[in-house]
Amino acid sequence: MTSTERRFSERVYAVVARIPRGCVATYGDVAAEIGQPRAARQVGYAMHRCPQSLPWHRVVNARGRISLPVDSTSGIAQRRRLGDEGIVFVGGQLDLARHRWDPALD
DNA sequence: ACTGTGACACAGG
DNA sequence: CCCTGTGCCACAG
Repeated sequence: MTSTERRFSERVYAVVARIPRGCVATYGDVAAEIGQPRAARQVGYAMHRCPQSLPWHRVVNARGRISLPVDSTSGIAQRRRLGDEGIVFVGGQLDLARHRWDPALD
């Protein structure tokens, strides 16, 4: 493994790239998937600089809400992208129990 | 080397 | 529901 691949952010991006269409993962899920269950906050930091090529919109917070200002350009884009994948928001939040990605299944 | 900064999470009040 | 405090830790300057 190269030093670049060891970088926390790179590992975050590698996990995000695996989230299937129509599914979501929480910041904590991503952190746990790279072996650092307490680095959820850091995943958020990494997402701030996430490559556009990745399905960044599939990462939401532990309450199934979008962690971006709802009226921000990216916030609106995230909700629209998720909607395009069949994920419905009720009361500003999605159903995590139904859409949460299970890493063990891929 | 040290410090400030968060797209977080969770427990309280 | 809302808000606050605390723990957390990679990253940038």
